[in-house]
Amino acid sequence: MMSKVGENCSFNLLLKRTRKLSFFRRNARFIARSILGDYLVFKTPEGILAARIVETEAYLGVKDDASHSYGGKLTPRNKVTYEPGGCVYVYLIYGKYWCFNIVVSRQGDPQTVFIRALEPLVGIDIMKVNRNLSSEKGLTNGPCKWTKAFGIDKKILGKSIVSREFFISYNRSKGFKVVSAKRIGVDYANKSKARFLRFYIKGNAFVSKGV
DNA sequence: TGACCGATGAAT
DNA sequence: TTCATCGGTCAT
Repeated sequence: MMSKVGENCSFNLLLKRTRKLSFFRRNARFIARSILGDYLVFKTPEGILAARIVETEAYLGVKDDASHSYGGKLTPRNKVTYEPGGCVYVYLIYGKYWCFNIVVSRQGDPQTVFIRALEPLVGIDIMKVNRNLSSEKGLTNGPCKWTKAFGIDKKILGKSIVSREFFISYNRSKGFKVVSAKRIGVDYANKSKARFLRFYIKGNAFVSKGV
């Protein structure tokens, strides 16, 4: 459990430093940058999983043509994104992969933060089983790789990110640089595809390989 | 009810 | 760079 988290970051400390609901009521760009370096923690039946958030994207909602809620679009799939910040938006892509987002901002403002990549820290053997991989290479360095490693699917759609089962803990020592870049896979979004709304930890080996 | 499609991943 | 992919979504 302690292996990679480090001596000053026990599970009890992770619990103490949980990001609170009020934190997620701010805008997507701010949250996407702020949670880099933080720990994402899941308690699963198989054991505890924890990983460092190393790559995120901000989706700005109704005014962002890359967003599922562009122009106020509201469907059964995305309706949870209109809830107050702090719940989870999970959706299926390509008929087989699950994408994990955190709903942020206030009720009626459907901004989201997409978590693209993690650096695995705790429960790595469980993640390998979930991915059917024998090595740590490529285990969590992509949006649908890490969700599979964590066993994430529609079960947690709409659940709170501040809960007993899963939460985010802040990392007090952020000794890294943040790189801003264009978002991946949103070339259809003529208005906002060029905006720098993707963020990652400079030099981190677990950032996704896409561009 | 069914045509359509993608905030990907893996192979090349 | 290309391509398989397929369940779910949503307009009808």
